[in-house]
Amino acid sequence: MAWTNEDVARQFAEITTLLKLSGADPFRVRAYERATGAVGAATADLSTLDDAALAALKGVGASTARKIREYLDTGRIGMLDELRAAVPPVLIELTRIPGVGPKTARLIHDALGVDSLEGLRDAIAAERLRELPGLGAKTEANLREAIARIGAKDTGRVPMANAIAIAEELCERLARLRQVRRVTYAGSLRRMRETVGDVDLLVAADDPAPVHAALRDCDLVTRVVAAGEAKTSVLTRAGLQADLRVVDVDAYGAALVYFTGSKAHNVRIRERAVRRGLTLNEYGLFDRASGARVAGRTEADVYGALGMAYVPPPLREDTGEVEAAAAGTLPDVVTLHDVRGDLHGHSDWSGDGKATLEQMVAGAAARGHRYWAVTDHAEDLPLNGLSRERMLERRAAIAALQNRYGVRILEGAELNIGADGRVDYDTDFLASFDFCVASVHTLMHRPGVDQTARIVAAMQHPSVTAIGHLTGRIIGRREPYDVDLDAILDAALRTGTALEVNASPRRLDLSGEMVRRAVDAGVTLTISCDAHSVGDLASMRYGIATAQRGWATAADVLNCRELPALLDFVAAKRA
DNA sequence: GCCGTTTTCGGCCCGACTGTTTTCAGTCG
Repeated sequence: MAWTNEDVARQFAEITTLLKLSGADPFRVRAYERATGAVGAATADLSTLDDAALAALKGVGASTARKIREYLDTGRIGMLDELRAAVPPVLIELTRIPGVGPKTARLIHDALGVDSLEGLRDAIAAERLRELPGLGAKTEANLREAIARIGAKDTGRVPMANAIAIAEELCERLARLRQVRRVTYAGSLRRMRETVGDVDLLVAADDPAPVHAALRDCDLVTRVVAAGEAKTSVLTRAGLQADLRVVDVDAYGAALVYFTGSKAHNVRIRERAVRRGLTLNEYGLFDRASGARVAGRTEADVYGALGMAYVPPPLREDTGEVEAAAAGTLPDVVTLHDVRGDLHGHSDWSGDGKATLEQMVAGAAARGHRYWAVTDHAEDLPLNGLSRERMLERRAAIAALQNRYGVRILEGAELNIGADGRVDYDTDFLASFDFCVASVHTLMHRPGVDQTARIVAAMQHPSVTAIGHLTGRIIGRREPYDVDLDAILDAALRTGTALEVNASPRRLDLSGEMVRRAVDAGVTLTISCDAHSVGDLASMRYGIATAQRGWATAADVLNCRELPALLDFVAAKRA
């Protein structure tokens, strides 16, 4: 039922972690790291592949293929069991402390007999760490603070939506400095991962010192973690770490590539540089022989000089984009510019909408949309849903507004998928809507088999044109429900139903990984804001980035089509 | 452990910062 690839990837991630802790050859560790990524990124179900096909995956060789097979056959990997037995579990806990890596963790454990976080705290209090080679009083103090911070609040990854506000505020502050020529955020935030661990800021400036000083002194900053000539790390009020790099404007593009990552992507393109007699770092792309800078001012220059197509940031995850960009086969992924409308949004006709229909329509028009579907909640949703009578009243309100803003208002509804897959109203009434999206709003904890069955049943309905927020997840707060994506994709193709990429930064549902599988399967997508306020209409960029992470092109996206083609899609399903 | 527009063996990305050291190891990204 579950997607086994993630399961397998988890096993290899654990092997990688344990290998690191057991002091294995770093290159071997890297090989496992890469294999973990390859397994996680595979779009075909591993359990359907034979040994040769497994080993054909980039980063997977004979040895890894054997271990995958072993896991699929027996549910275990002997090597992992051995590693678990050999590596004390406390080492994993210790390396979660910033500043403690494998070597230090191993040293503390072996020399002092520390077997828990509390044990480390005691050892620090007894000033025993300073007895160890390479450690001193300063390290003790740093670790004491780091442990306190871990205990104080969760310092883990935060939803992208929370981080982007801080990042944009910090960028704005830095942009005000007269020395600053360019400023942006980079890192996983620029790649639009759904959660981020820190904020990476990049500045091009003639004189770096005042820029670093400005960040250190910024009132959003609570603590300076590291301060050098090229790099500053601080802790912000929100508890999120921010790293600043300042470079010369001629290195800005190379620094942006480096600082945007991902790490795995960077490793791949640096390897490519080496093979071409070049070396790539954050200061530029250099000829190894002459030392001359070949590129560096823009990202496009850097990729161009590496003989590759430009790779949009959301694709930089080492999931095949480097090879594709080199071969010229990277898809032309969808952009904000391709969007013609938005197919999921609410007004205050339904209880949870925060703006009037007219305000929402004006907002959609201001974004240049040709059409906007007002999909207020339907009658089966307690509190917020509209009865048939209210829907008819709303129909009149829509008609009155229809020609006022130059955007075609599509009369829509967000239907509720019932326990058995049935949706609101009756078939005839549903046929009178322009566009309906159907979503699960109740019974979210049902087993995957049932969840999948009810969604597939809803897809059979002729007026259900799209399925909204398929997994129901709220990033960092609510786990996705267990659905069989392969079965859903199959039903989507069979019934001519689209799957929504919900652009709300709290949802991003489908995820980028699921988008990629949907695109591979040939399923049509929608990218919609699920806006409940005028401001929410700006979320489209998050949905676009998520679709890009799944390698979707404009051709895959229903609301990148002009209105007649969109209406054809709706009609085709109803026929 | 993986991999090959010089290779089926011998390589494997690159640099900043800190704390401990007198030239570098560990950590991080």
